[in-house]
Amino acid sequence: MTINSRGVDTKNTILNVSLSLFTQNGYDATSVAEICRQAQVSKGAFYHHFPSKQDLFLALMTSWLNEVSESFRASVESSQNIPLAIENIADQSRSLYDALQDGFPILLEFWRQANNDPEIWQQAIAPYRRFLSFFADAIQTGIQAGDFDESLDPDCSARIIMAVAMGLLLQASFDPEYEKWHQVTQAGIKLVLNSMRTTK
Amino acid sequence: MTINSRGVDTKNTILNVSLSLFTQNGYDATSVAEICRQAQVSKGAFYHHFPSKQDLFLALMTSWLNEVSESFRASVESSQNIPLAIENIADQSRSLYDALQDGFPILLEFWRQANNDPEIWQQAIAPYRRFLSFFADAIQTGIQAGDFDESLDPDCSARIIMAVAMGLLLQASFDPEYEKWHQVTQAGIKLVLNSMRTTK
DNA sequence: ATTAATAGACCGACCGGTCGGTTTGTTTTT
DNA sequence: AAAAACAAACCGACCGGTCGGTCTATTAAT
Repeated sequence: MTINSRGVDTKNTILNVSLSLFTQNGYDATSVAEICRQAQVSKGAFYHHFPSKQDLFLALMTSWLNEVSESFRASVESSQNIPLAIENIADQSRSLYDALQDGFPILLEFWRQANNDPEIWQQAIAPYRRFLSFFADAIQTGIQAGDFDESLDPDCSARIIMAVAMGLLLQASFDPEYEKWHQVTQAGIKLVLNSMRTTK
Repeated sequence: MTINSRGVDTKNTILNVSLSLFTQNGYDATSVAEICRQAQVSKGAFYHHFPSKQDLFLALMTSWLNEVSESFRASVESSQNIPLAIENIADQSRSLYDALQDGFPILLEFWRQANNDPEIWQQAIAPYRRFLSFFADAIQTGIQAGDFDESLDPDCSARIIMAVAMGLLLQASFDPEYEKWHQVTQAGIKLVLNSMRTTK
């Protein structure tokens, strides 16, 4: 174990533990002391790797955002057409629901913090808008390919699709015992896509 | 000041101030001391009217839940058919969006706390399920009236409709500068209802 | 090969301050 | 006078963050 990997290990442990704790108890209710305890690391080590608690949170958020972004892009590239790609993305929600047993999905904790902390908001609004235009662009492509009705507003539709996904995730976080969230998500997306399809 | 002697006024002031503060900064970040300061009331008065901070939160939540519940019921009774009633409810979202300038919608703060505090969860899950079966019953009625396709799953559809509303509210809380959230909500609900309608 | 020097990783006691909640006593209403 | 309503000082626990110093692995000098 070189000097470098020692530090990297500690940092990753802190990242993993804090992700789990933020998910379980939320940002405010998670103390740095508790993170250190579970990561079996001293407070000094913590502040050696992260300037502040908020900075750690930001690191988690941008990392998660990048993962999701990459996963979306991969879905579109591996699908034959846009409607299928969107269904594909909805299908990936299964992993989100599986991780839900641990508590409030971390996405929503990001969301909540972004509403209260201007600095976090600033780092979150840009990726959010990227997601929006990602879907809007996809829908635009779908329209040109004849898969969607040409009278469709891509931006508006993108927000609706994101709403279905997030709204169901929100409900699933609250009522995780219900087992069919994944099916409901697929049904919901199909319902929306159905109305978006060309009527001709 | 006759019927409502001092006590009731004080209690209402605390209720109003705390609602505003919870909305602006969230539950954890709002201290009892700050509530008392803005309500121009001492801590003694606070704890005279509420056993605990959590209890105050619970009072706000159940009150809000009852208001919404009543508003939904009124919408159904004043509408000619179920699809129109649902559009009507969606139309009421305007007031939610208007109140959004103040911060994170209190609904979502309720939601979040319910995920971390078992006692709050217990008090929130029952109303949530009432909302679900409210919509499910409404859809069932709509099916029997011939407004919706008979192959529709009422429970699943109810969750999807709630998802659209909540998902858009979530986005609107994050990006309040966008002005068309209300229109997008109407469009989204219509999109879903359109797919639910009888194809015959 | 041994030693000295260096730098990043890490420790844990400690700081000022805030938290939710309690206690004690005073004012107001009935 | 009794009870309800309120004020304000106070409590212990805990918060995020700091700081002086130690440990350990690598590099440079001998």
